[in-house]
Order: sequence, then C-alpha cells, then structure tokens
Amino acid sequence: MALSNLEVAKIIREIGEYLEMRDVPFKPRAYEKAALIIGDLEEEVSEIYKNGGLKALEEIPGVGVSIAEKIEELLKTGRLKYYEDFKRKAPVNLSELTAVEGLGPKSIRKLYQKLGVRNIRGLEKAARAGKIKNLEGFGKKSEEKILTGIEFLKKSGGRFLLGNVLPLAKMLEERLRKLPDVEKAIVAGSTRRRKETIGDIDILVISRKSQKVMDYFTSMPEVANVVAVGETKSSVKLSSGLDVDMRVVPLESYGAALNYFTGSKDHNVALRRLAMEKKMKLNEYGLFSVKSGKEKRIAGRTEEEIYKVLGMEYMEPEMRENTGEIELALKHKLPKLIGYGDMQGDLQTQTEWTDGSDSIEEMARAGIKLGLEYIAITDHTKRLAMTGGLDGKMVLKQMAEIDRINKKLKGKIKILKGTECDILKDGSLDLPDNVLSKLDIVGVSIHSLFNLSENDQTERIKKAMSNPNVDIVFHPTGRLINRREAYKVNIDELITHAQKTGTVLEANAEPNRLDLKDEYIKKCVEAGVKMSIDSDAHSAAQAGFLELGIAQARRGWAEKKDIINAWPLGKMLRFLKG
DNA sequence: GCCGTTTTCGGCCCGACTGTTTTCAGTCG
Repeated sequence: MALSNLEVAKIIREIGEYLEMRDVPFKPRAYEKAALIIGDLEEEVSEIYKNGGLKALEEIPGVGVSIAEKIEELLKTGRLKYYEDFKRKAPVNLSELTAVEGLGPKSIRKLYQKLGVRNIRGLEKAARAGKIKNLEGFGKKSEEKILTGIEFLKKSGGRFLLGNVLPLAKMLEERLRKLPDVEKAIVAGSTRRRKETIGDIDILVISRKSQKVMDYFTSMPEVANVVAVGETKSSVKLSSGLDVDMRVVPLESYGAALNYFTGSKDHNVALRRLAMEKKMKLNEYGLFSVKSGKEKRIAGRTEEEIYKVLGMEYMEPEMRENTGEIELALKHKLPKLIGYGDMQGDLQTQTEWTDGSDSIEEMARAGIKLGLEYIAITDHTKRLAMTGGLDGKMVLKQMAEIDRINKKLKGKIKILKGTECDILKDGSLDLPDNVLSKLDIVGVSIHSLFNLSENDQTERIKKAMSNPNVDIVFHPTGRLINRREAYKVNIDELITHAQKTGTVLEANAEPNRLDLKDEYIKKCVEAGVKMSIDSDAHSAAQAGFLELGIAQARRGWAEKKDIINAWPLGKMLRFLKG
C-alpha cells in the first residue's frame, strides 16, 4: 500500500530531528520545512510521483534533489536506508519524546546516550529514580519539569485531536455508505458532538445484512487488529492507534440508536430520566410507552421524533452535554446555533511574508473557494523574530501589496489589512500606534513569557485591549491541546474588560488550539462579548480549519449575532470602528 | 539541504527565557 503524505512527512520530520540531535546546521530546518509542506499537500505524494516521477517531487516547495530521492526510495521500497541508519544508532521514539514539553532533540540524545531512555516509559522511570537530575546540563528543576510534562501527556490520555479525526471519520462514513448492503452510515459519539478531542470513533450503520458489513469493516486496509466482532457491534484498532466501533441496527431504531450513540452519557441519562417521569422508556432501540408492564414503541425512527414525543425541541449534537440544554429544549427556548455555512470572513491568516507558506493571493483564493466575502492577512510582528515578523515599515509595504492584489481580484473577495501583533511584557504592542491605526484588523496575542503570574498576565493582556487600535485578542489563553496548558490568566476579567473596551475575543480554529475553548465561548455569549472564528491558517490548505472553529462555537452555544465574521463586511467593520 | 529581485554559491537561525550554569546550551514561537 502506498504511503500517505502524513507517513512520509513524519519520516522526513524525524530525519530533521535526528540531524538536530547531531547538531548539524541548517539541514534540520530544511527537513522540517519539507515535512510541513508535504503534510499539508492536497495531492498524494505517491500520486505526484506516479504521474511525474522524481522531477515532479522536486517541484514540491521545500523539496530538492536530496529529499526527492529519499521520498522516491520510500515510495518504491517502503523503506529508507538513510532514516533507518539514524534509527539504528539511536532507536528512540522521537515523536513520543518530543511531545514532552521542554524536551527537544538535544536532550533526548543525552538521555539516550547516558541513560538509555528510548520512550516515555523509560523517561519516566529515569526521572522517578532521580537519575536525570545528576546528568550534566540537567538538574532538579528539569527533572521535575519532565515529570510534569509526562503527567500532562497521560492526562490527555491517548485522545486524538478532532481536527485529525474528523477527516478520517468522514472518509469511513462515506466508504460504508457506498456499500450496497448499507442503507445509512453516520458517525456518532464525541465526533458528532465535535468535542475538541476524541477517544474513539463510533459509527452507526443501518443494514439488513450486518454480517457482510462487519466483514468489510474488519478487513479495511487501515485496520491493525480486530478487537471484537459480533452481530451488531465490532471494534477495530487502526494502525494510527485510533479505535473505531461500528454498530449495526435496523431502520426503525435509527433515531434512537443515533441519539444513544451520540451521547453524551450525561445527556442520555437526563433524557432517560425524563422519559421515566413521563411513564416512558428510552433506549437505543426506541422510545416506548410503558403501561401496566406492557411496552409499546412510540418513537425511534428519527431523533426529531424522539425529542418531540418527549416534549422538547430538537437539539444539535454539539449541545448535548447536559449543561442546561434539556431545560431550554423543554421550554422551546434553544439558541439558534451558528451554522456551518454562516461564515462571511476569516480574520486571522498568515502568509509567506512571515511564517505562512503561501502568498497573499493564494490565501485570498482559498477564501474565495470557501465562499468568503473577506479575509484578513495578519502576519506576525518583529518581536516574533523566528517567523521573520514584520516591522512598521514592512507592514506598510504589505498594505500596498494588498491594495494591488485587491485590484487584481476585482472584488471576488476583499482582502483586509491586518496584523497579529505581539503583546510585549508590559502590555505595550510590537507596532507603533501610527501603523496600527492604518490597519483594518488589529489582532494581538501572547507568544512569550507564558509563566507570568495570573495577575501580571491578565493585566498585560488587558492593557493591550485598552489600546483603541486593538480589535481582537487572538488565541486568548495560549493553550495547545494535549501539549501545553494555557498560561495563567483570569478569563472572567478578560471578558469583563472586553465588554468595557468593545474588544473581540477570538475563537481560534487551529486544530491544536481551539482557543477560546467551548466553555469560555459560552461565557462570552452570556456576557454579550463578541467573538471571531478564525482559521489561523498558515497555508491555503488550512483555510478549512474554520469548520473546527464553528464546531466549538456551536458547543459554546454561539449564534450568528455573537460572531462578527459571520456578518457581512460592512456591518463587521462598522462594529469594530464603533 | 533548499533556494534565487542576494540568482548556482553563500545565506539561512532571531531573540528571549529557563535552568543550568559562571558564560551558555537547549527550547520555543
């Protein structure tokens, strides 16, 4: 089977890390960049190679003769000697170990050479035995930090990012749907509720020939091993480590089963309790009336039917967490959630002017493809030196370039001039006011000093929000799901300050961020603080991240009125200026 | 190892922070 882009990218990235371990200059960055681009490609690398050979591989940005040859070897033989040599000399699980916050290739090398650490388990053992603090270059603090990092990884407990699971889940769903014996196939569970992380995928299938569907399901190419096969339920583990459960039910139970398997557990318990109060019984096969011990099916074919018979409004899966939605549904007062097709613009994107990989025009064209009316270009500022952050002079230059492209695109989309301006230590900004005031969209964000006290961090951000030029606080809490806790910040104070200053808080849609998280989005909705849903795309291919942001906004009960870039351009700009 | 308005060789990877150090290596964005 041909290797996927992600698999190729992973090996290229690891080569870069091995080179970094050996202190080889410049090459690690080249490999890292190539891996990033390959991981983002729309077309399969194997297809590119099949159609155009080595030459076509070299056409991929970031890929030159050397990396192209390595990809060729990988695609032809499924192996790569250059990579395997590294692996043999230092057989460490790089992706696992680099996931520990604060641990990079150099430390991993030392830990392997001195202590034989190869994976997280060995790392934890060494740390608990107090062996790490005695190593040269390490100390008590770094040993503690490693243990904290491991704890954090454990807590995130093998859950996968929604952004990684969703495309796979949709693909499986589509594939099952096409089978001749399948009437319906739909992804349920936390994926359907669009939780930010997913433990396993649940797929519900309607079919009369469950055996055939089970056979197909358990022999799919991605399946690493079959955990269980039964008549109505099968479980497999994919080679990616993700578990997938499939259940097959008859058509008349579709709604009840979908409701049951979508959850959440708490929501289901509350629904069943409600049914009981009404002398009914709800399970995965239907909603039944119970009279003198006799059960009669009264609903179950659709979810709408079940909610209706229970005296409730239908509610979207993203709301089903038993956090008040049932009470509202009984009163027929559910919010009308923002829809997946409601976005009019994207207010945070980066380009090749800093750490993005595509041009302003390419980003704009990605926006056109999504049907957006406007898109803001918000490259980093100079404080973020690694990205080649822009100073005031460069921002002005970029503004002129945006004018040029706007003209060229003849109104197919409006490109707004923006910035992702760094908030400095004291809450001042990385661009002068006379530049900020010329921009359409001023986003500000924290990229340094994550460990300030809660009070200092909160005051720092509040001061930035108080600058009248500032429109939006980007990724307001700085968390990276499964990887880094948010910096300490008082979110309630930020929301209150946003009310006072009219500042917008971002619901960043980048799969690792989803920041604000759903719970904070709900707080904003309640406080009447406006938000933006932004892709934070660093390439045209990432523009689709918006969908994940909308999903989280729906989980936070946001409506169209709460999200400024779900509004037409004129209204959105008037709001920011007002 | 990649790339080209610096154009086929010589730049690229900056700045701040942390924790380990007495001057700096490693990590991060």
